[in-house]
Amino acid sequence: MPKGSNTKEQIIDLAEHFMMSRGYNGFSYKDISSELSVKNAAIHYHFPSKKDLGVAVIERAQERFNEWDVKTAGQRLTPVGMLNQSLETYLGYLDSDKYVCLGGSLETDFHTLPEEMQSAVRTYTNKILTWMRNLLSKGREDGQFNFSGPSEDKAFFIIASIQGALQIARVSDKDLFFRAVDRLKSELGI
Amino acid sequence: MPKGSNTKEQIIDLAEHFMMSRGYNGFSYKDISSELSVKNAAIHYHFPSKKDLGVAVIERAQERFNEWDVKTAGQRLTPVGMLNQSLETYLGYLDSDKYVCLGGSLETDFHTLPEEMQSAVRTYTNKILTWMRNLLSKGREDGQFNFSGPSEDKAFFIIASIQGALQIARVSDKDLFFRAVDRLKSELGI
DNA sequence: GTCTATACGCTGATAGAC
DNA sequence: GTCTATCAGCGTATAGAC
Repeated sequence: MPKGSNTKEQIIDLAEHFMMSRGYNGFSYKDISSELSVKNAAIHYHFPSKKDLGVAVIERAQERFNEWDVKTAGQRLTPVGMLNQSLETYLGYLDSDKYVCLGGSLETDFHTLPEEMQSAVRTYTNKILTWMRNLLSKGREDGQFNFSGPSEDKAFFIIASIQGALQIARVSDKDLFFRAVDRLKSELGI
Repeated sequence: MPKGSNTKEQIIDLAEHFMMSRGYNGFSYKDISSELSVKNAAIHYHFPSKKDLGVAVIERAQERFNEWDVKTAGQRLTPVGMLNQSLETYLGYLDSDKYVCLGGSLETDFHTLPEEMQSAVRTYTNKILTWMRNLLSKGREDGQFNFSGPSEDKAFFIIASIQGALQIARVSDKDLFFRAVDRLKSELGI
């Protein structure tokens, strides 16, 4: 559970934490306010409705992803290095609180989400898929990755595997997740 | 949305429908009772607490899976035929109501579930993983499947892919899911 | 088995004082 | 910005009549 500096940021931190741990319908304003030792109404001051909070979480995750993208791009890593970096993120989810990825959580809750959140989830997921597609495409051109078919398809398949693996890891051996990541790499020829 | 004969069965049908569509925390007794044109209390007669209903859904899904297993085993299909049969089930989820698989839905909600449901989810998921592992193992012995490493690992990876793919399909092109299934097969050498 | 009636805590949300 | 106070509605759940 990370800690932002100001209250507003802390609220988003906690909301994100709960969404990756329990899902959007699995937490309330009270869960957040009690954790911050403030009252219900204080949260509503920053985010009038829960939908606003939900959208803020998704949009901040997207910004963070963009920043991460810029940062790693500046490190001039190889495609393999970039892939490993991205996989590290997911590996970290297993520690502390058995998070599932934000996209997976929200897609599962999708039919219960307000329209604005649905739209944000679509954009967010699309961004990640596109990033992975570009990485795979470049890596294959460079001769580092080996796979058949469109990069778009392989990207979808990889993200889907990780997403599902994180979820199943909650009810089975954690080590199976690590081995799934290894398999994912070996099926890319690395 | 399927229809059982008696009320109790219809309740389980609807609960399963809602769980695969909206998640365990995304529906209420009222959703079910109004759909059946009965009152709230009628549902409580059959399932005193929501937890009881949740467990019933999981256990029935497990029984259905067992029956399906026995039935297909009796058809003397090849491992490839068996795999295709199982994939058909997931392909069907995309129609009508964009279901995600029951396991994936419940694993995402996992940390909000009562202990008895958590236990049922573990057993259910394990059953499916074991089934797939045995199929892969046999298929490889028969020379029909081609993959490296333990069958257990590959089974986990395959189930995870499908599970994640069903979820992402909710916010992206449905056709990507079909192509993911094709890829899954081609990476098994079929 | 299903109904009416009811309990009651929690939920998201607002108004207005400080 | 945060508080107190308050709200209506919904959630799960129970008691007892039919």
